[in-house]
Amino acid sequence: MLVPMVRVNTRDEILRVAAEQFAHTGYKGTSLQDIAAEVGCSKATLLYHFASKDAILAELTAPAASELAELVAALEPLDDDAAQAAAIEGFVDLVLRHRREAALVYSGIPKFITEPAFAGLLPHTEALCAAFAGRSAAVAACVAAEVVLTGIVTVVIDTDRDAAELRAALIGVARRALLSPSDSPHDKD
Amino acid sequence: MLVPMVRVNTRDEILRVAAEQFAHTGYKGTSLQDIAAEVGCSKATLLYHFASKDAILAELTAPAASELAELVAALEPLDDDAAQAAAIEGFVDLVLRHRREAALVYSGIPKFITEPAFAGLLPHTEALCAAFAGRSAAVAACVAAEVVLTGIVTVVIDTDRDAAELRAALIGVARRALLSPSDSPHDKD
DNA sequence: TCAGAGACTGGCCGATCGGTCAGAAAGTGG
DNA sequence: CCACTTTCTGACCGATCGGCCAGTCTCTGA
Repeated sequence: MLVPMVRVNTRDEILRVAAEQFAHTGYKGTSLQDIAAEVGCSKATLLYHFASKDAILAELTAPAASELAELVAALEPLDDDAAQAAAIEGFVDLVLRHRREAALVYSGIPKFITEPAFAGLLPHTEALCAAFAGRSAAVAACVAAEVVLTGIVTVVIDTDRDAAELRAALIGVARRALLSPSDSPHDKD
Repeated sequence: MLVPMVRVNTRDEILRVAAEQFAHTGYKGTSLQDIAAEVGCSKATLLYHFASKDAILAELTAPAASELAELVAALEPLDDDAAQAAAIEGFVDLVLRHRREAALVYSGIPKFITEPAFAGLLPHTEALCAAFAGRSAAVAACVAAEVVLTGIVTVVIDTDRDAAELRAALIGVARRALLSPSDSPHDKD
């Protein structure tokens, strides 16, 4: 046989394990030692394949980041309503494709998103948030957009629900949440 | 003067600074050194006032945790609709009272909530989530509840919006998001 | 056969982590 | 004045962190 059978590709395996560990224990909470142990190699091997721990994170989040950039670009020419609808479906699908990586970016730590690995990502999330808000600057619309955006990302990470079912539920809640506040239900009190 | 003027209460100051740092950089991302430097005392002083770093976290989150327990208890006797309404308002107010601490609990790391400092907190968040979902076990309802719960907590942490305005916006988006999926808007595609 | 390349590792580095401890400094009551 | 408590600190601890490096494998092509 031409390919070693015990491990097809150490580099990919490192990425896979790192994605799991980062998502579960956090970036700072995961050590290279932890990843190496799970992969079944030495810590030095990690740093042979990757320049640094940060480099692992960067490569891990790169695909999701570029897909986000594409989504935002595709949204731009659309009118407000169409952009909102496309943003909801596009983002839900994107997040479901990259559950762990997406959750990593929004790990609840404001500082985190400003790290070098995520440089240039912030404008895209802001554009997406604006699309969610129907490009309104109203506080209610912006807050709703932020709740939906962060809520979706946080939820998908450790749920074991079926993807199709999850997708439908996420799109549903996003549509409802992002309805114009004037269409809001029983606005008593 | 009877009280030293440069610092009223070192212990309280430590808690205040720790709350800021934890919320901004994360629990694991904040060292005792960092906190001590900001407070203006030595690291040993932190550990004179608190048994450990975990103890700081525990004391920091204790008030919010007990208030959550009270809220959940108050919800229990209510019928489904009333419980949902009360849960929304009660939780939004609770989170606004404890912005940084609440965000700390939901720091995006699944592992985190299982830490000793938060022992016994999980059942309460689950009960609250159930109330959000109108005590329905349907996937759509549960997912919506989770999105709202985590979204709210994540949003409040680093926004500088006015509390009253934020409160109205959060309650609004929560009500909309938690509408029964059957009342959902334009369910095309 | 052997030189070279790629994959990998043990051992080590300085830095920093949370935490301990003996003791200094500053008040307080007798 | 002294004994005592409270508050605080510098020095230090073992462990672990991310990262580095010399060297060891295995495979491959000339």
